[in-house]
Amino acid sequence: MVKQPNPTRRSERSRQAILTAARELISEVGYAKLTIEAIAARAGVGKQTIYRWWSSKGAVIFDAFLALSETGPELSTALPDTGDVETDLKAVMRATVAEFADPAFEGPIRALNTEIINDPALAAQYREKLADPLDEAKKTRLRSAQRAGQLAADADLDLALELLYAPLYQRWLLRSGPLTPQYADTLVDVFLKAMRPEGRRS
Amino acid sequence: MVKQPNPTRRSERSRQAILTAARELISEVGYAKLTIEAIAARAGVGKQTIYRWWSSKGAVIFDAFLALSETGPELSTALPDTGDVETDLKAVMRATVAEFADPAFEGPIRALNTEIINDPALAAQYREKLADPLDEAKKTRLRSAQRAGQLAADADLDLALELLYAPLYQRWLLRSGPLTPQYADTLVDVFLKAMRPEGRRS
Amino acid sequence: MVKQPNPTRRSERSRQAILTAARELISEVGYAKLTIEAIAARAGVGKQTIYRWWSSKGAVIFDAFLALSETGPELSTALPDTGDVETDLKAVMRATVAEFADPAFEGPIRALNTEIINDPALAAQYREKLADPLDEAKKTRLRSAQRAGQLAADADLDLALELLYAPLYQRWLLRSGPLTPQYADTLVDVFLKAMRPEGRRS
Amino acid sequence: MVKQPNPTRRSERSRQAILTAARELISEVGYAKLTIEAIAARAGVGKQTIYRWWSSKGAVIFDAFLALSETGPELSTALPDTGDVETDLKAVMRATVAEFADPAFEGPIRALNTEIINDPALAAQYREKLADPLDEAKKTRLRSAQRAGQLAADADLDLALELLYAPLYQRWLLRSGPLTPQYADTLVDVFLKAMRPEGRRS
DNA sequence: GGTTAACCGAGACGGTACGTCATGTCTTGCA
DNA sequence: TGCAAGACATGACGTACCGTCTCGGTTAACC
Repeated sequence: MVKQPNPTRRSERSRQAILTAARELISEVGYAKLTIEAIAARAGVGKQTIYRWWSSKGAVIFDAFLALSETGPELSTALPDTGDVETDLKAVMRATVAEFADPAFEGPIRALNTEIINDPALAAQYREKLADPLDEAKKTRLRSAQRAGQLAADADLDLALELLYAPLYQRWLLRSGPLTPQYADTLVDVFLKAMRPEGRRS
Repeated sequence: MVKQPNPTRRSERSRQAILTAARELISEVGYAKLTIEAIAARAGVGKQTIYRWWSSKGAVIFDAFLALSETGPELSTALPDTGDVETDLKAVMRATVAEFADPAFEGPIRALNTEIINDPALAAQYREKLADPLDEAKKTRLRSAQRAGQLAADADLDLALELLYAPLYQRWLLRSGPLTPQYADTLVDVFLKAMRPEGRRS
Repeated sequence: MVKQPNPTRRSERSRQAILTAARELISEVGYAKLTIEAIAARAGVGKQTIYRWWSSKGAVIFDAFLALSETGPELSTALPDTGDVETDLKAVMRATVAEFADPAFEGPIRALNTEIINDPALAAQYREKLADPLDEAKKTRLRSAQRAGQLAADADLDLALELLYAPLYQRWLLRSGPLTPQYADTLVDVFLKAMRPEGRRS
Repeated sequence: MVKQPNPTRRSERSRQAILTAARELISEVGYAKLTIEAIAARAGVGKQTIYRWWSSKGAVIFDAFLALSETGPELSTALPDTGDVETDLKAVMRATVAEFADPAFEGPIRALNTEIINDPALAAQYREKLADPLDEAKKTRLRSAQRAGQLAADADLDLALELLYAPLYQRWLLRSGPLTPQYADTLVDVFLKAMRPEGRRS
């Protein structure tokens, strides 16, 4: 039987120090050179404390990212709904473009993706804790658009989100093209053309 | 001045052995556990021979992948052109889905992506040597469709490819959903709806 | 500031295993082919554990030799004193000749000398920890002989020891001649002739 | 059958360059860090040219030292013979002390000794080519002293040389004491006392 | 005087060992 | 008992040299 640590004894101070140190180091030295030892040293923590509470480096990175998101407004806040889906989506997509350009985010997100690509378990956790809640907020806005007759009523919303976000995400991840506000707008235009109700013109 | 090895003296036998060993090991043990030492041992080669000709582990993986592609028919062969773009694209997308499901490809592609995400230089090389030629073949087929009036004449073909492939690629990379032939068909349907000429119905 | 390991945490088990392995390997493969890796492997120890506590291969060899001497009786035991310095010195010199002929000693002593020749710091340590205590024991016997009127009262005892031992040592080190009990006796004879009190005949 | 190189084709220019480079490098970086590659690079010579003509690093060092001695006057010149052996020996011993203090000699001699200690074959070659001729010259002077009645007629001259030189050599090799002209004189005094004819006083 | 075999500088090769770094486990002593 | 500290066995890193092996280019002896 594997010995499990007792979570009630867990030091919150150490936990925060570790996650903060992890974030800082990812930004400073990049994912490839990120080490458990450096995190422990920076956090003023014993290595064992990291190994006790996280199962892998990916898990630490994941939690570091999760903690970042929890403090932010994203997870809780719904998308804007002015009644015009085009306006709202363009605003959201432009915001996403801006976020990807933020150097403070770049390191951690790339690190997280690197881990997710090679770790199915982490990928599942990522979907459940991070991606799905965010996606649900977006789907809520799209359902509103469906009710308003701005989107096909029978549209597959998972596919819709992929259509909208995957090109943007891919450009950023593989650096295969520039991320500009215009590009965000164009994606929304194409998306709406693909998803508009039949018999309707933009 | 950095000393450069003389390429004319390079052992082709060693080069092939290294690339083959790299491919085999990625499939067998995965990217995370791939080591230069193991590649050298498997290839029956000194470590220095790897370090002499490749600047990083990513560069080896890239070349291993490149060599694989060069032997295959992909780079040289154009896409099918039956006259019906929908038929042709669905065939191509289904083939892509099948390729992603091939366990022999899975390891190397994930490894390559892992390196590319964190190495801009490698990403550029990847675009130039691998992605761009493949994209050009696809664009050729799309231009044919434009001439046939099946696609908007003013469509941005880079965007078109992203629209078509990015959702598929993202699902595979992040394991965010199942990759089925039906999904391939659906992507083509949505793509054609978004890209069809104005005033036209599918 | 250089980080210093904490000696109180040192594993005595590892220390002994390393020194023993070093001695064994010197005897088996000789000094020239002695490697840190082989010592670590033989001792069942990580290389870092060697590098943590010893600054050079020579330092390990020195300690291995020192540990050997500490367990033996040599350092603590005084020379025999029968009252006749000739008898006593011949016994000691013959014992030294026998010791040099012991194949178990040959390897380590040659290795130690090799390091000492090229490393002044090690040479100083050697004098302080090994040579000086042994020399002192010998000088004690010579002082006794001086009191007994068998040796010149004003003889330089450092020089005396050199006169007695250096020829023997040199023959062994450079293999410039045979080491026999007769040779030992002859050296004592010559030594006593050179060092006897003035006005006295042997 | 092992292929033997043809000595008539040997490049004298390369041979000299190698020996010179070896000497320089020993003085500059010391014996421990002396490498064949560095010698070849310094000499502007292919590594194979060294391996073709010398069987080991020790052999190169030996030849480098030998070449040095051949250019000097030592091997050919006999010792001075003023008729007074004490005067002559003190002059020779003082010269030896001075030589050992010459930094240009220090490196190569230590290197040579290091190799000789661990390589019996090289030791034999050293005796034959270098030590024996030098010793013979010294013995010639001692024989002259015997004829003059300044030394015991039945003295063992090999032992005599050891008595005279081994203490000096040992002090230098192991750095066990200072090498001064006074020390040289003292050694000669003691030597003469040990070796003088019976019934005689200095 | 043309041929040809050997040496030459150069340096790639398969290896071994280096000394360093990070891993994940374990132990010690403090709070 | 959780923790900071850090020693430990393990093993990969990237580098330095080893001694062997081609590769062209002289170079010198022999036809």
